[in-house]
Amino acid sequence: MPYTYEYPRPALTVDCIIFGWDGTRELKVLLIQRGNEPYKGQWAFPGGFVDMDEDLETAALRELEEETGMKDVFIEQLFTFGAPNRDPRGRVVSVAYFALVNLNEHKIAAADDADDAQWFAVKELPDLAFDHKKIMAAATARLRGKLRYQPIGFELLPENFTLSELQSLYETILGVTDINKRNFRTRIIKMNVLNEVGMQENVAHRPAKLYAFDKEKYEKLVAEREGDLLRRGMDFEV
Amino acid sequence: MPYTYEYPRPALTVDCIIFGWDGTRELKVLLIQRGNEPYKGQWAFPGGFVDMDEDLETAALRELEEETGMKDVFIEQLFTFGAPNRDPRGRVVSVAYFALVNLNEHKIAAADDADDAQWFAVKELPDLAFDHKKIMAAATARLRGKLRYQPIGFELLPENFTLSELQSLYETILGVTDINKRNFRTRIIKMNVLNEVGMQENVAHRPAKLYAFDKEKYEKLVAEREGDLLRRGMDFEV
DNA sequence: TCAAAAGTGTTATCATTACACCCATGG
DNA sequence: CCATGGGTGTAATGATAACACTTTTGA
Repeated sequence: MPYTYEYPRPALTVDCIIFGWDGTRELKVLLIQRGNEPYKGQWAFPGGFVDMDEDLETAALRELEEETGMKDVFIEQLFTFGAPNRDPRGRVVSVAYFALVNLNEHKIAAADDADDAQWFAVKELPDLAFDHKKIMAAATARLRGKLRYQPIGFELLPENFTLSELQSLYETILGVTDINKRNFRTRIIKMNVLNEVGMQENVAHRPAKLYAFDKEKYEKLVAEREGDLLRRGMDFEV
Repeated sequence: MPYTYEYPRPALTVDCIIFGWDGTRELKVLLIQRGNEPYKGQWAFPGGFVDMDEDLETAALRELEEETGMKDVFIEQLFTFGAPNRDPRGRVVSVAYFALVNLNEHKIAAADDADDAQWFAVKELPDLAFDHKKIMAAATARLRGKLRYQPIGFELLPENFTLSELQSLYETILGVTDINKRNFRTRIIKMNVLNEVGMQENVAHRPAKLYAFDKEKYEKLVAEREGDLLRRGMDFEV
């Protein structure tokens, strides 16, 4: 049953770039192995065609679940890719979505159009289908950008975490190894968005305090800072 | 000459949200009066359908010029709007673009599908077609967000400007009136991205120094600060 | 008692805030 | 000589950076 239009139309797809963290010093990203042409057998971001009556975000979540089994993810729109030749099947415009998850709390299982779904270390990605290498670059840039002014570490970490884990995450995403421990802790604690929630147990060294991110406190502070920004005028970096 | 596809496809459009500044204490935005149904006669952002062989950004610039005569604008992608019922003609997904211009250096002239093109004060917008009110909200949020960490004032101002003009612009965009003059100036000057380029003439008060934004200096500093950020670890706002 | 990692004290320096004051011009 | 903006001095406070040190655990 064909669909006919007066003017030609691009096809519309969504793609999901899901970053994951599992406590090792490695940032990962979720890929599926394509089960169909084009690029059959190659790795790509989960995604697919948008249905006519569904929201873009809904389409992204649906495709993500269909292809990887992953549910309950907060995604945000990243960018729309529409270069005329990005897909060999013809003009395909893709709206990319972006999420950060704790890998242990979001189990995956390949299904459907995908032969397989797997986490890959961001530093050791395989060749990607379509223009997904470019999409990956945009996602990485967004990740670092967000790190600058939003508390995204807490989305990647488990609910309770130590300051060393948090620092390790920051170091990994930023690609450095020598953030000053003293100052990192002072700054984080002074922000006043963490609650102490207990202690590590059964570790072969002094047990670390466990913290949890306090979203309410954070949002209250953001609201207050809004006022500060207004009073100051601006703050642009450098 | 109809076009036929195996599965239904949304139509794809672009919209341009162009903010302008003319030296008064008013931020403006560029609208066109629609010449065709739907919403004929109502005001909307310039925009239209994407051609099959053109880039999204190219489409946005083409529509902008066709409908308003405006050329040589730096646009950036804002967001893609795709709610199923945002357009009465059926499923239409729109990629919105965003720009800041100095109003006096970018003259407009209505043409084509538009009956008219005009600058409107952001504070006194007419009813907008489609979901353009929502798009406007997203654009305003982006504008304030950028103000936080990027020197966007200089895109809106003429090449040479006084610090009072700059402050007035910041106050307008942020919607406040009482940024401390002394501190605003100290901060701006310390950033070291402005060059003194002369003096006001023929004003009925002490003539102000004129400044120009030094993009090279700015980019050098951004690159350096990149390193700082890495050393510090993070910086998220509160 | 040792290794490993957690966690703290302190100081010099720099940025920010808040307030009050002086300056140069055209009319 | 005055109204109108333009422009500056400064002191108290708070944030940041740099470095070295102490503490607590399991093995």
